[in-house]
Amino acid sequence: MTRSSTRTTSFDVAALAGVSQSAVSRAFTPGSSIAEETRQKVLEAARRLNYVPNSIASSLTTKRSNIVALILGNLANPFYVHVMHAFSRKLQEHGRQVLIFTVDAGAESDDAILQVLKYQVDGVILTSAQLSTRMTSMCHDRGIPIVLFNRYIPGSDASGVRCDNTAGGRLLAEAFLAAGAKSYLIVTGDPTATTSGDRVRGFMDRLIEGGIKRTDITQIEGYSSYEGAFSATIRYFSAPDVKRPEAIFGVNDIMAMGVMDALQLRLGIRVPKDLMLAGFDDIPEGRRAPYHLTTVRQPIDQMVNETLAILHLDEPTRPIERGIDRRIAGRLIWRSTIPVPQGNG
Amino acid sequence: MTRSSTRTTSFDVAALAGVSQSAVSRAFTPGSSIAEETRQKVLEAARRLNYVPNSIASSLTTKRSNIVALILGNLANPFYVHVMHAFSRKLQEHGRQVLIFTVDAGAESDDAILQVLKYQVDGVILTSAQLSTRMTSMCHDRGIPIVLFNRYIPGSDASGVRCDNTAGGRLLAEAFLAAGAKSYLIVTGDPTATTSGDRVRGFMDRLIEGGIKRTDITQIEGYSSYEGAFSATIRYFSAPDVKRPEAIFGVNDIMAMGVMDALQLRLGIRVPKDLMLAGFDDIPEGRRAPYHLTTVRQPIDQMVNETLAILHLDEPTRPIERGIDRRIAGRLIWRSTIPVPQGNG
DNA sequence: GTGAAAGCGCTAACAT
DNA sequence: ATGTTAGCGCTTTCAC
Repeated sequence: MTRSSTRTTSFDVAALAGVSQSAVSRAFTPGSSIAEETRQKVLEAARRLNYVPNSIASSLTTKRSNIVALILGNLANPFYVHVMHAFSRKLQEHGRQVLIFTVDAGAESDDAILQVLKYQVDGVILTSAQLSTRMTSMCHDRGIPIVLFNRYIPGSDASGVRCDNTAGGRLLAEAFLAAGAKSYLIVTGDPTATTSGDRVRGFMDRLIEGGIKRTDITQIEGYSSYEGAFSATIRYFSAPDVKRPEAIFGVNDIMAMGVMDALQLRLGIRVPKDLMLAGFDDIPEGRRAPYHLTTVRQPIDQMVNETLAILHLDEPTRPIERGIDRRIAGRLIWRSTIPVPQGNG
Repeated sequence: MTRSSTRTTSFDVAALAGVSQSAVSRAFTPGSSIAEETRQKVLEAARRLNYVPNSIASSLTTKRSNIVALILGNLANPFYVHVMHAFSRKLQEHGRQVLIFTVDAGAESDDAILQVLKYQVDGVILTSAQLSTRMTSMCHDRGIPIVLFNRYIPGSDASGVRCDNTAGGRLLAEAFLAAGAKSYLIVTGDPTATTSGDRVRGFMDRLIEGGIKRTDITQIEGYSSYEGAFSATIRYFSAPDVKRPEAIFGVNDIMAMGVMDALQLRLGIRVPKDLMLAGFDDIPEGRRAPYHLTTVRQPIDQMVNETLAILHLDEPTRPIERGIDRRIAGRLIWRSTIPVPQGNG
């Protein structure tokens, strides 16, 4: 059989069922006015012909593709794998298809957006990738809502949902302060990401408020990955005259994991005995035995729900919500990498 | 602006450029016969109107959507995240869109296939998920090629690409044998997956050939995940009268990682000093400092290329290749979890 | 409740 | 090389 075997259409089904083609269409459209009896006749005929409605054709008339685009940067961070999975699950539950685009960390997602426009998707979700404001308006002009996940673009009218990264950074600073740390190292992520910057800012502000001197806080770049943080840590501690910090903040869990392994396995520094450590995200990987990371939990499910809510997939005629910046609080999770101060659970 | 703002079509562009609508279509179709001058006029007009061709409409006529469906099971295994990434990258390079479906481990992917059929995808790739033969033929009947990645269905005419899991299992058995291990524990994965079964079979066959007694080989189930293998290991070693094996085969790296952490962190058993260990896949996570797993590398890129080759995305008229079973050899990677026998690299 | 007919935005002959 | 025309498979008025 060649591939160009002619597909069976609603006309074929109509013929077999002895009804009009519109009846077939109605039989497959929930809530359309059709007698249950005819519906059954049609369904039976469809079943016998292995008929499946052509969504492409229906999208053309309805102007709704039922497809949502998910643009992903940095899959090297498991957090975004979990995010992807959460979106995929939820969207599938609602009968939506997910079109995936992976863009290299730091790269523009404009190409992806262009593709997305061609496919008339019903919405686009963008995680950890860059976006030009021109693309935002191209989407909006066409009535395609776009929401940024854990990212925001100041001055853009794209809506977004994010963890309150600044507040999360403060939470961690407080934990360290309570544990008595006096000098700090921060391993930062992608410098183009607001996520990393916000966490660092909140963290430092709170530290300074807590009486820590600016000169007792150092930053190095960990490139948002395990490997990046691992080697950055070794490099840092191998310098001839470093003074060893008392605490390290890995701006996300995967980097904190890299830091921890470098410390314990390569540098002979024990966590938290010799040095305290914290991450951010609360990925399942960080909960595992070797790490048991103290961290801030990003409430993925809630963030995913909020994102979907802003998309208003069910109310396509509703005007696009612009400029929303939904900040959701993270929660401090005490585990083993910061000694719990007395009186704390 | 409401969402129903009427989209700009090729007619609008044609009007502005002062040409016919077909000219616009041609301007956007590489290789079609159109004067460079008119092409430029059209492109300019399109640019001014922010026009983007509607792929949905073109799919309707061409019967090619340029979409490939990727059905993913078990994202808890990082191996499949890397696989997804590899497919996504390669498909994007070739201007194809990727429609993702995630199905729960062990669940049928029939629902996903049904969706796929609606969207007239150009091909479907199925990794670590179940597939009924009925769905295979539904795809084939419609001219949609489907290829199984690291999975095969005996007696089905679906084509597939997989690592030679049996041979890989043998490789690992040989490594253990060379290192002198006499008793074995196998931590298996999803029992419905041929992948796990094949590896175990090759492993055991070679062991028996090597003179190991059947009674010196035990199997426990690790559920294809870190957590599953971690707790299975603890459970096994905590039984009142276990005899401790000399070697453990984690049927994939993520399980081997779970086994290793359980051993060293919970049970006080050192690897490879007290006990040898091996995994399978060679995921980047297993190369990290805490693990440095001896394993068999699955050549992802090669497997991805073969898979795409079988799909023949560029030659839609070509008959679907059925029943292909491409087995690609894995390579043994010596690292730290099996002591390297004398004379070996 | 049902059928006829007019599109949706594009591509692909077919003319010119 | 360019324009005209007829669909692709469906949804959606509009009559009945």
